[in-house]
Order: sequence, then structure tokens, then C-alpha cells
Amino acid sequence: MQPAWIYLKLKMIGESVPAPMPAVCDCTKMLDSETKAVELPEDHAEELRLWLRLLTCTTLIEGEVRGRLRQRFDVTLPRFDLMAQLDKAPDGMTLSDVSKRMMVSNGNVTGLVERLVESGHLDRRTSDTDRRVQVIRLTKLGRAEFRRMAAEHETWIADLFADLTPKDVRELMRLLAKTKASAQKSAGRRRA
Amino acid sequence: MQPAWIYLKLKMIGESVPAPMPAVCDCTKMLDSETKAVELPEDHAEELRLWLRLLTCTTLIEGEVRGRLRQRFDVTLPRFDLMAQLDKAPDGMTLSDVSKRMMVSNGNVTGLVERLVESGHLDRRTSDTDRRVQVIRLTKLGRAEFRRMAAEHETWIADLFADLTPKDVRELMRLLAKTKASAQKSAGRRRA
DNA sequence: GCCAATTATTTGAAGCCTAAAGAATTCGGC
DNA sequence: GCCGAATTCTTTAGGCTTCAAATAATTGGC
Repeated sequence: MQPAWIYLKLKMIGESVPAPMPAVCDCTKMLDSETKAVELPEDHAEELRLWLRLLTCTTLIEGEVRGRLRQRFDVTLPRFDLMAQLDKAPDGMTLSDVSKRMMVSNGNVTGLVERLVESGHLDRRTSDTDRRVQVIRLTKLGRAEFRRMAAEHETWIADLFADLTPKDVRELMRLLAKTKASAQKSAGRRRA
Repeated sequence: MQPAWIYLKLKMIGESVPAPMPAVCDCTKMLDSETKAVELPEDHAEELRLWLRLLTCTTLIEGEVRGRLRQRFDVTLPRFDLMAQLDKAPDGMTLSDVSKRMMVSNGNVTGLVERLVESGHLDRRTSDTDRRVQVIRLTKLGRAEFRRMAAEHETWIADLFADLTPKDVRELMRLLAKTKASAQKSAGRRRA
């Protein structure tokens, strides 16, 4: 079964090679009995390049933050991320909540929490009202350490984005919001 | 030692709480003998939000691509990435080259290559001119499989970015290029 | 109250990833 | 030629991550 977004091209046997397509193409699907369905070598190269650049930016910044967290505080990025989520939730969160927010698997959170409880940064207890649920919070130590790290972290981010003007930042925010919406829609289409 | 980008604020003992700062602030550093250096709760919140949104977009798309690669081709994203690098280099690449291009550690590449050689997708040989160097290439099988996957992969990306206009794409490319440059500069400052 | 479906979490296997240390090789000066 | 420095790659230890399957608790229908 062909996905809907694959464009088809009418191709007669013995037909000559088609001229290169323009970057943006609105060709419609065509089919008949003498037709061979051929996936166009249609130019989605721009989107591909965009994705690679997006990935490069993120990897670059993420690596930098990871390295600095390690150097300055001897903490990993996932641990920091988890603590950041909890810092915003004084009443604690369930593991599922954390998993959704961090966009990682449940099993991943289990291990992460385990290590942070072990080191005294997290407190974990079974919910009174639903014994399936584990509620986790930052301990006093955990909160103090996170606040200390977060303050410096914010300056790193500011520095990493230092060459962007406020207008650039606004514009990026807007376009990335649009990107996120588009990707979510596409992801939804797949699962549907 | 305070990093250069941390703004300082003059604070006299017993001074009243300052008014909240505007989002963009050009306050200069001030110091004297009666001064206590205080890190401003200066608003880098915009940059922080931008970073989180960038990360969200990437994670979202990456997860989607990972899942589809797995479902359709039973291949992991790192394997696909590595093959993509090699597809662009018919004469092969060294492990270091791959490592730099993929922005992952050397040791990581070693293992990745090992598994892909094992599965018959990669060919690996020691360089004639420098016996430290390992040159890897796609095998016939590897190239064929990659091309098959890449064609479909491109349609996924196109679909994920489908709601962006060509102008959006161009603008994002421009802003991300600027972001990348800014981050690289900042990373360089740290190592210097 | 009982049972099926759902939800929350854990476990296990495999793979990804990094930092740091180590081995082999080459290169640059002398 | 020789030695120290730099490079290329591998190894190791530990942690992160996913997926799939298993376990445990709750909920809703009857």
C-alpha cells in the first residue's frame, strides 16, 4: 500500500527521461492501465537539509551543555532534565508524567529515578490513592543542587544563543512552533 | 572565577528589593568596595524557551523517524545515519571522518561499524598508506538497502515538515545557520 | 462481587553513547 | 636513525535508551 504523499508519474514504456522537476511541484496523481507507477525523484531535498541542520544545531548545543554539566557539576544531562521537571512541580509528579514530559520511555525513567533516589536527590513514594502510582519529588538536597546548576545553565544557554537578536529569537520560536505542530500532525497521521 | 557573561549588580546592604528587570537588559557591570556581587535574575528565559522548543522539535522528529525506520526496515537510526554518510563517499571514509561528521565519539563509531560489518552492510579495510587508519565503505548490499530506505525516509521528512511553506523553510535554514554559528563560537570560547 | 480491559510501572535484552585510558603507528625535529 | 608528540583506533566502565514482555493495581460493566 502506497502512502498518500508519494507522487506518481505516468510512464509509458520506452518513454524518454523526463526533465528535472522544479523544487516545488504540484503534479497530481495519474494512473491508467498502461501506466507504471514510479516514485518521482521529487525534490524534498530542502526539507531534508532543514532536518539535518536542525539536528546539527541540537546535537551541537546538547553536547556542549552535557559537557559543561559534567565538568562543572559532575551530573549527566538526563539527570538534570529530570530534576528540572520536578523543580516545576513542588507537589511531585508520577513516573508517567515525567516520561511524557521528557519524551522518553517509561523504563528509562525507572532507571533514572532509581539512581537519583540512590544519590539522595529524589524522594519516591507510592501514591495513597492509587497504589500503582509512584510519586517523586526533589529532596531538599536535590532542589538546592538543581537551583545552583540551573542558574549557571541559563547563562550557558544565553551564551550559546548570544549572536541571535531578540527578533531572531522570536522568529525562531514562531517557526519552530509551526514545525512542532506539523510534525505532531504527521505523527498522528501515521498512528491513525 | 566568574564567567564574563554574568552581569553584576550593585547592591548596598539594606537596600530595598529592586524593580523587576525588563526582558532585554543592557545594564553594565559595576563594582566598588561597598558592593556585593549578585548574579542578576536576568531574563534569559526567552533563550531558554527557545532551546527547549528546539530540543522538543528535534526529539519529536527523531523519535518519529526512529520508529518508522524500525517498523519498516528493522534498522536503527544510528545505523541509517552511518550508512547515509558512507553513501555520499563512494571511496570510503576513515572512522575519524565518520566520527566528526556524525558528531559522536570514536568509540561509538567502532562499535557501530563492527555491527554493520557483521551484518554485511559495510566493508572495512586497513589503509595501505597508514596502518592506523581503517577505511570503511558500503557493500553492494549495504548500498542497495540504504538507497531503498533513503527514498522512503525522504518522504517521511517531507511529510513531517509538510505544513511549512517554502518561505518558512528558507527562513528556518537561515536562522538555524545563525544559531549554529553562534553555538560554535560559544563552544570555541569555552575550550579556549 | 467478579472478570475483562486498562493503566502504571518494572524488568530484561540489546544497542547506543561518552570519557578516559591504552595500543599501534606516523611524523617532525635533530 | 632516534625520540617525543601527535594521530587513529580500540577497549573499558558506566550510564542512557528503546522495545517488548511481564507484573501489579485499578476501573467499569454486569
